[in-house]
Amino acid sequence: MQNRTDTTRTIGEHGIPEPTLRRLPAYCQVLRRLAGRGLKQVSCTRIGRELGFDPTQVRKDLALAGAVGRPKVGYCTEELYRTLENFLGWNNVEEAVLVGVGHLGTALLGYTPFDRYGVRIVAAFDSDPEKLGPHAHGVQVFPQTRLPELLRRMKLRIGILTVPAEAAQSVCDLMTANGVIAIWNFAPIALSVPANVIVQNEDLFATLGVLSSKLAAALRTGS
Amino acid sequence: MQNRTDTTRTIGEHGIPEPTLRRLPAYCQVLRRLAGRGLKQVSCTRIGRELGFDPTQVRKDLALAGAVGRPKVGYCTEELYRTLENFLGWNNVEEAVLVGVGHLGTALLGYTPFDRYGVRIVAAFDSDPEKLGPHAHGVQVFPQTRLPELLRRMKLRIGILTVPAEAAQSVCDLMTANGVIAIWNFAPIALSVPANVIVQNEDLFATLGVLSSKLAAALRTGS
DNA sequence: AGTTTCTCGATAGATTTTTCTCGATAATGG
DNA sequence: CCATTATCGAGAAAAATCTATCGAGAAACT
Repeated sequence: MQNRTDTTRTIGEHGIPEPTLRRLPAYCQVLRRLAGRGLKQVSCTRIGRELGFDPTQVRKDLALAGAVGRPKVGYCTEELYRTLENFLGWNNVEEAVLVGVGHLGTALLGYTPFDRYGVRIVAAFDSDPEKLGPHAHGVQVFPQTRLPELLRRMKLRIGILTVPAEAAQSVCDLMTANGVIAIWNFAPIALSVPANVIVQNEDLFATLGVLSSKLAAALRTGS
Repeated sequence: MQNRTDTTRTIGEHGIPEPTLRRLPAYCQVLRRLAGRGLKQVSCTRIGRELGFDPTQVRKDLALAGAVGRPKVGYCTEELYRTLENFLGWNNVEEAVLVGVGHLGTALLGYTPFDRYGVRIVAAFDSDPEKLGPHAHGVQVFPQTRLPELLRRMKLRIGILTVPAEAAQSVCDLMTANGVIAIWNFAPIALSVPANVIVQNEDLFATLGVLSSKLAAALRTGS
């Protein structure tokens, strides 16, 4: 419902609602924190209190991810964490490619702890010769012409798309033609992809929009 | 519904649904692009096609933001863009402070075009003395002890919170006690704030979670 | 001038998502 | 050993969100 593709059926559709999937990473982070504090058992109430979510909602989300708890006790913290991590596929890190070393791409390259979230960026590409060479964080930036070759050779399956919207579709096509089956798209545009490719759109400014519109409204009304 | 606070009523609640607010930034970006291509008039159908959204949904969103169109013609691209920009408060840039110059904070500091989105980071803070000094992108990193003083002096109203979850509430308290009324919170934890403060939580890994869980599911099922 | 086509705006319907309620279960404290 | 309390799990109710339909207006074409 979020991504329009040119296909009738979408891949990767385990019947789990998207809002639930979006919350799972937050649960993981909370669990890691609580486990670090030595908490052996944890309840939905507790998790909900940490994040400001309804306990029932937490319970349902966890159930959908395959977690089972015990009445009165809750869940074993460690076990629950591993269940979620496994469900998200974050237990074995996938190598990924990033295309578009602009402001956003650079920021992402600089964000090293991605491998805690199932992804490691192993190569970057840009069409601007100025950007080429080794990046600050040990990732090499290659010319975009070499994208197909290296995608094939390294057998990368995840692509991170941080190019301008105008270039997004063509880069996307290059990716899917060379083995990429999951695309994290930061460009504000709908991508057309083959039926077996998963696209997830990200808009970094979505929440900033919410914040600033509320602030603007508050400033208009109040002081 | 997203942020639990210790108050009964939340500030900044113009009755507009949150999903709509989250989409407005994307519309802005599309409009900027289309305007750049010289498109004078634009329809909901067109915008929807660009982003993969339902035209009716686009129309409803735009109407809520106060835009009015004309049958058969659509909207004047420039005017619509200004309407949205104004609604989001992105026409006059607010100065903001960032606390927590870790991986994420550094990445955000490096992302300069924030001022196109209504925000300019003018000062950063960290509790680690190692991090102090001028940052690569011209923003000074101050010791956290000076946060209250500088917040007051510079009259900053937006705070960006990129500290670990453990420290989030105390930094948040410092912010709100010194004039901050809007907080963009990247820590996976619910913040308690006074009634007149707006909190917006951001989870960067939410969509990555969706992507990787779908990928993991597809890999389990398919090849 | 009339017909066609495209689009907005509003309303109604369908779907999804969240929240509530209840019974069952297991630990704790008297 | 029984009462109490906290919790899960499941199903129902409520709320929010998305999608479809329809009429009216306005441009373009015949």
